[in-house]
Amino acid sequence: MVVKGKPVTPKQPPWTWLDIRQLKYLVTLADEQSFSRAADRLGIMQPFLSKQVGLLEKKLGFQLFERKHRPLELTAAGQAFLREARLILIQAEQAVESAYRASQGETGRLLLGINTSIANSKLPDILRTFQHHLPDVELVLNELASYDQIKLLQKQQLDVGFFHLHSLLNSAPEDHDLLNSMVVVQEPLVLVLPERHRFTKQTTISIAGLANENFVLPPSNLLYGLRDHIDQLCLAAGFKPKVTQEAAWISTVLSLVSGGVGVSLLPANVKNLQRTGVVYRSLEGNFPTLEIGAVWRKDNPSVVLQNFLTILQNLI
Amino acid sequence: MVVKGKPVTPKQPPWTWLDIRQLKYLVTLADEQSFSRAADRLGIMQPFLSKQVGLLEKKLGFQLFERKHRPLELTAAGQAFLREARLILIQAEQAVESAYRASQGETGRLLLGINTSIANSKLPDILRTFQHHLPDVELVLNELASYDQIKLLQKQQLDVGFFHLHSLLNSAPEDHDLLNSMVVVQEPLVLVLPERHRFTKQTTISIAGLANENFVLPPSNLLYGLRDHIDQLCLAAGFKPKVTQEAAWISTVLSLVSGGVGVSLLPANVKNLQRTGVVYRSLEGNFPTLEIGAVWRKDNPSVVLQNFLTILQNLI
DNA sequence: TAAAAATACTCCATAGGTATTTTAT
DNA sequence: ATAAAATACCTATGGAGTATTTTTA
Repeated sequence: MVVKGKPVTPKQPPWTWLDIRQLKYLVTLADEQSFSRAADRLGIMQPFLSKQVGLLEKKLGFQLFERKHRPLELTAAGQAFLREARLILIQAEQAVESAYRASQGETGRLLLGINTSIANSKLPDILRTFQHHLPDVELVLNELASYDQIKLLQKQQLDVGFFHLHSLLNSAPEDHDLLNSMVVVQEPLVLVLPERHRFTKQTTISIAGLANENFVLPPSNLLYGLRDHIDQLCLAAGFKPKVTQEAAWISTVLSLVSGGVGVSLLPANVKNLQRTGVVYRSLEGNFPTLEIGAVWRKDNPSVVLQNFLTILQNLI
Repeated sequence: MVVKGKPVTPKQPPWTWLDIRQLKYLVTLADEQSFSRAADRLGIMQPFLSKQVGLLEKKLGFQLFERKHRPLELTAAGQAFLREARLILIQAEQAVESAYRASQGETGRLLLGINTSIANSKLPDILRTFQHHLPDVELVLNELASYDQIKLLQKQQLDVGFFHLHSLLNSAPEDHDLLNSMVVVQEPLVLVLPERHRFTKQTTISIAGLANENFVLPPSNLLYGLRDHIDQLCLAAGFKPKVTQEAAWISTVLSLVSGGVGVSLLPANVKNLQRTGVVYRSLEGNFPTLEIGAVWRKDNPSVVLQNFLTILQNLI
């Protein structure tokens, strides 16, 4: 009758005894078809190779080579085992290689939080440069408000946040021990005027001169703390801005200014939006600019992150 | 600058030091997220597990786990390595399993030589039974003349040949030491007569009685040595058959007999061919029949072959 | 008979254990 | 303070060598 069923030998799982070195011995031996030559190529002695292959066969419970036959020949079991052994050796190479690359931060993923400001300015450059240096790192972009980015950084669910650094000032003081930051783009504020406003005759206007103007501004919970920033600037100049109208979208703000409802203070990049009926003027003096920065946890051990920051630093 | 390029450590191939046991340790540790629990599950002591994982990390040249942190957490490199380690362990299981099955002759291939006689009689049964017992063995069928089958058996390019065993008698005597055989089907010869032949009145006819008949027979190089077999039978009965006509195809032979050219001796399976104008009669006595058998090399170590022969034996 | 594989025996590195100290919650 | 990981140290198995015998072409 044909024997069917499981091994007679109490089958311990192979990892208790299977030895990668022995697999290599087997493969080399199969390639060379000679114990002496194989031992030579492996840099070991022939008797030791004999013993090791013998031990492997003993542990397996069946012959891998047809003894009593030269040149050496594999049994059917040997052929099957050889195929698998080759795969294991390749897999072993790959395991080390791929882990090594991960340890060098050459592979893996990085979770980035972004906002529209950075997306429209430096981000394309950053991404291009990074992917050129580390093509196998996956960058996952997420457009998020500053507040959410800080939350996720705390929870270690974000590697780098890009937002107006001003938001950090409002966050809890313990965050300053936890987070590091790097300025990526600096953006001055510009004064936005209706085209027939009296200030349009001047090239620069001082903040203090705006004390009696009506303002059109975004509400404080939007645009990455811009509103808070403006409030602080005005306060430093000795007045509280009189806001006649709030508007959530930049384009709405511009429309209202164009219609003469008031003046506004916006990040310089709005100048890219050509809008009839509004005029842009710089502010006098060395006012603190809006700073968009990269923010990360000090204790984030990710090597990919380190690589990212290094590249970022070299870029700005 | 970002470090790119190959490892600093002189990168010996992993098989010189990578250890499957350590891979299992790593995987278990990652699963349990605790040295103590993992050591427990592995049936080893916790200090030893610590040491082994430490050694693995040392050999790799980078950390697999974030130390200074409980519960235990993998580094990016650790995660990459873990993925591959799992694959290696699975592969190891498969290697042993698949080689084991091959060693039991449950997988592999068997090269069979066949002829039309066996193909039309027992072969379907044999194949069905075999594939039921050993579904993962591939049977490769090749329709070949006896002569070619013997040649291929000698060259070890065929595992089992099916042909009229008579062919073996003509082959070199050293083959008898080399080959074993087993009768699979026995086929008597039948006398084929024109329907108005005088012998049709008898139910059996003796060979000797055919001494003066004209014969229509296949030429000696065809039909698996049938002609030689007949010659020998007649010689034993004291005469040499008078062949008036040779014909290579069975159907031609029958036509000629039907037309009264002569009588013929053919394997009994021709009775399946309903042919008007011919009558079949048995031969008297216990004449050696045509035997179709399985033939194989005595020294063929294939376990699949052993299984095949066992099944064959139980079938007939 | 000559070349190659298997066996015998030796040595020391390390697998795997126990006892203890250090570290992180 | 306590549980868990790391370190130190011990023993015995087996990895890797040399010398010799056995086997196959």
